[in-house]
Amino acid sequence: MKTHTESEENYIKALYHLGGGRPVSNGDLAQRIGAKGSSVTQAVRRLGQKDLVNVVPYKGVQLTPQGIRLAKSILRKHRLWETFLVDKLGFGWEEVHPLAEQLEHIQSEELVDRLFQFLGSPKHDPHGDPIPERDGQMPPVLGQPIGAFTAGTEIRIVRVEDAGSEFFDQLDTMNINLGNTYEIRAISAFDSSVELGTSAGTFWLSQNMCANIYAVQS
Amino acid sequence: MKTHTESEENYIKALYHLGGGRPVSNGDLAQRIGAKGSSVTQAVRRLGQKDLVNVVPYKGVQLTPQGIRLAKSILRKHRLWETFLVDKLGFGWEEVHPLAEQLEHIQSEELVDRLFQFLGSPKHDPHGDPIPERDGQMPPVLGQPIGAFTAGTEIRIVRVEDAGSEFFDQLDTMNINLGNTYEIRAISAFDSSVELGTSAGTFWLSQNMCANIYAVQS
DNA sequence: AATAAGGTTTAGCTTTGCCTAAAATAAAAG
DNA sequence: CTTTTATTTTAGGCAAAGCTAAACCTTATT
Repeated sequence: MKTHTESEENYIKALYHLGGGRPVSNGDLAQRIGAKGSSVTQAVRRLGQKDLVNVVPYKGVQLTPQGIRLAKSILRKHRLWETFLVDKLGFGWEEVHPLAEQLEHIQSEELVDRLFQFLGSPKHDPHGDPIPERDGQMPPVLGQPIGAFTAGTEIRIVRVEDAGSEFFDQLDTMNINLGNTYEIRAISAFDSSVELGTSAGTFWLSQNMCANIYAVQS
Repeated sequence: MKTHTESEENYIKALYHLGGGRPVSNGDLAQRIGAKGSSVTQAVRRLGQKDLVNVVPYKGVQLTPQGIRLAKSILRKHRLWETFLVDKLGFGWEEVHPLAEQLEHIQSEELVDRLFQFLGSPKHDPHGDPIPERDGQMPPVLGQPIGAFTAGTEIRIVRVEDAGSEFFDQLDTMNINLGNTYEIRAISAFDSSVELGTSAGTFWLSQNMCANIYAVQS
């Protein structure tokens, strides 16, 4: 496997995030990367020459199987490093994303393998997201949005989406953590907000909060 | 503290390695970096504008106090990562240098501090080299070349210089490891080679080998 | 079907960082 | 004290990545 620049890897990552294997528009990609459309046009052309994407001008860009493989390997590194930062170094789950964004570009198969072992062969990262396996297989995506349960259910939170630091702050103040169990007290018929029973009391979670919190029955 | 490119950091590191605080010639720097002289001229000019070095055309380049501070912080990161790779991930000491070379560019004070703690606040890395403290202070440089001892002395190896993979291979085949004790059996008056007694037998170490192995009496 | 609007690409410029070849300077040798 | 040699710097290119502004497709609206 050849070596790629950080910029290239960032484009691949964004493409995977936005489309998986499906085509992505120039605009969406530009937005995600934080660059102008013209820069994106150039960038994807370079990626095309390396057979990581297929480009149809004015139509969209699409990862090739090779590109998908690369995307997964980057995602694997990202999530393993996040796990390291939280489990071993004691970072809060809300702080690790930008750090993992740097660490994911370190090139060494061997390092990834050893890190994986050192962390106890984890299947999911500290946010509950699946860590791609060495061969590209994906562990199951855990849970469903907590709004999907019925009142009275005991649930265990297994995944939260990265929806920015304010979201994480909110979780912290409500004492909501991965792995904990809570009771769904009620679900508003009006705005789909959820009343959650915790050890520290009960909270109403807005629809917006709920959409980013995933749980399983327990 | 501003943020610097990897290239810049590499120049700073090389400058520190070659001269510490003293001036370094364009040629030496070029050799160390692995670039042409003309590239170096440009690069150091950029560093000069950031007040990391003082440049006197045709004379040499010299780190400023700011530059030295930066160099030490990079060295600190490098050696902490090497310690991590060896102590926690089980890499061999000979494999870690190129990896640490990548990891040393990760930007985060917090990460460095936590890593330091996680590793047990080490003073020296797996090669026995001192790890600069947070404030720039340097732990002692350990040992003296084994040729400096007299025959009959019991010594403990405390440091080896990074003299390439063949050197490390040689150490491995002779079963020589950091922390072990050996006996100096004899020192040749002719070529300063050293006869070392180990559990696995005795070896003659060439002058070249000896110059890279440091020990203390024990 | 013609046109206006929105998104995409081209053209041309900037910076970093490296290169080669030529000019300039410093150091060493005669 | 001049000349040769070795080192260093300038000059001019190239590729990656970004930008702005202008030109160009698509699509949606009339």
